[in-house]
Amino acid sequence: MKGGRQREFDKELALENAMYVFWKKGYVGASLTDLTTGMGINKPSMYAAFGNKESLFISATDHYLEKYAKPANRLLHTDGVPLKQRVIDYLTAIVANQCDSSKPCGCFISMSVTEAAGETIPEKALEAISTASGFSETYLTQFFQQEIQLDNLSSQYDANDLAVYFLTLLHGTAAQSRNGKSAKQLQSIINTAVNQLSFEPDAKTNP
Amino acid sequence: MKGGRQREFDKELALENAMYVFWKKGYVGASLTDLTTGMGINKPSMYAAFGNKESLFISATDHYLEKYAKPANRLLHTDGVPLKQRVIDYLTAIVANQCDSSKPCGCFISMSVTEAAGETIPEKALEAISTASGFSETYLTQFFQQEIQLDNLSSQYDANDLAVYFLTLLHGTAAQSRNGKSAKQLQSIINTAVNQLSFEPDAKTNP
DNA sequence: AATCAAATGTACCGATCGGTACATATTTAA
DNA sequence: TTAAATATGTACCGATCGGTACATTTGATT
Repeated sequence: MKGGRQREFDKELALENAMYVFWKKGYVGASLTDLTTGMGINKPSMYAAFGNKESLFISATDHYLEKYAKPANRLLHTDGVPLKQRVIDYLTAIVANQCDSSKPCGCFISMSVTEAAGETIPEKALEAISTASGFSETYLTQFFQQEIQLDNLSSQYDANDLAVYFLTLLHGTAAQSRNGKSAKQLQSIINTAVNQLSFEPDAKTNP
Repeated sequence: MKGGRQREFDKELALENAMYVFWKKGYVGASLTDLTTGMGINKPSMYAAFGNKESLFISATDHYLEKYAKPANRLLHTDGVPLKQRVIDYLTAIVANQCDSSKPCGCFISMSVTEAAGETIPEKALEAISTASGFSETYLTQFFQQEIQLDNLSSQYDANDLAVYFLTLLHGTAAQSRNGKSAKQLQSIINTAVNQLSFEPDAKTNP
């Protein structure tokens, strides 16, 4: 085991708290004082553990992806549940997360993407945002492709168009969550959007 | 006429340029150097003409509302055009504006609303954002109420729900615009969302 | 022409920004 | 027990933040 005084704080928990600060205030809006206060440590401890503000942000982005973005994907694959319902469950879970009052409103990634277009964020942090944003689109696109192949969805649909459509809706609910809209109100929007779409397979060509 | 040296810059144009800087970088991300450089003036001139950063932002918000938000509303009232097409025209014009390469991507108000939830913006600027954000929702809600009364839209719809639905979609396209999506891609999302909705009046009760 | 009001440019203010030097405290390895 | 290694807290760094004092320039009013 390596020598030296051992860390007095939980690194994972500190990262989680840093993520909350970035989530709420954005990259530029989150000062080191905000961050270290939220993390419950002081600056030298933060720099020793995470490098600097930019690399802390990158770690926080990864943490968000693993802890909040990826787990929702599971709901797309529940056995025995029709495609339409799985999509509703997926979107509903994400909106519930966007409105969870124990956490900042909205979506960390949506927030970061919006800020990233302003050229106020350093390069490697931009890359992390781009990767995180691309992940959901890639995943959803592949998911819909599979569903088309499984004949759960008409091949008239373009899988990527569908993915971008739902992600756009989720960017919208994220913004509306920060705008003060309730989970209930946003859920009904999700239902409206999904219910109007026809989630039917192609008509069988057998006579 | 009042005495003294006269202003060497166009105040309206300077405000417009300040608006672009806030639009691109957000309130926190836009430094006074960014702003005055974009406006083509120096700091004392800005302070003399607009007060301070906060009041400049409030003026920029008002300017955006008058120049970009309100004009789109006109498309909701084109004579002789069916409701559904008017809504498509309205949404299409806004998305085109969000993707106009001669201006910052996305929507000034959506951007500001997202930032406002982070407690990094002073109070009166928050009020301006809230007012601007509320304006579109109020306007759209009243518009759909009128259309229901004119029997262009089923009274099964709740006017405010419909307004929030479309504004959520527009918040989403604004975010996706900043995420690099093309106008073409976002237009097709708009079409998808609108075409699936039934814009029909109530069935006549006459036999 | 003289006077005064307003705009401009420079040069600066205190506060905060991200980041770090350094002394001290704590731990393991030798 | 001692030495090397790591963590912590204080106190600070230069740069930038929003904002302004002040001297100068300009132009309308008298």
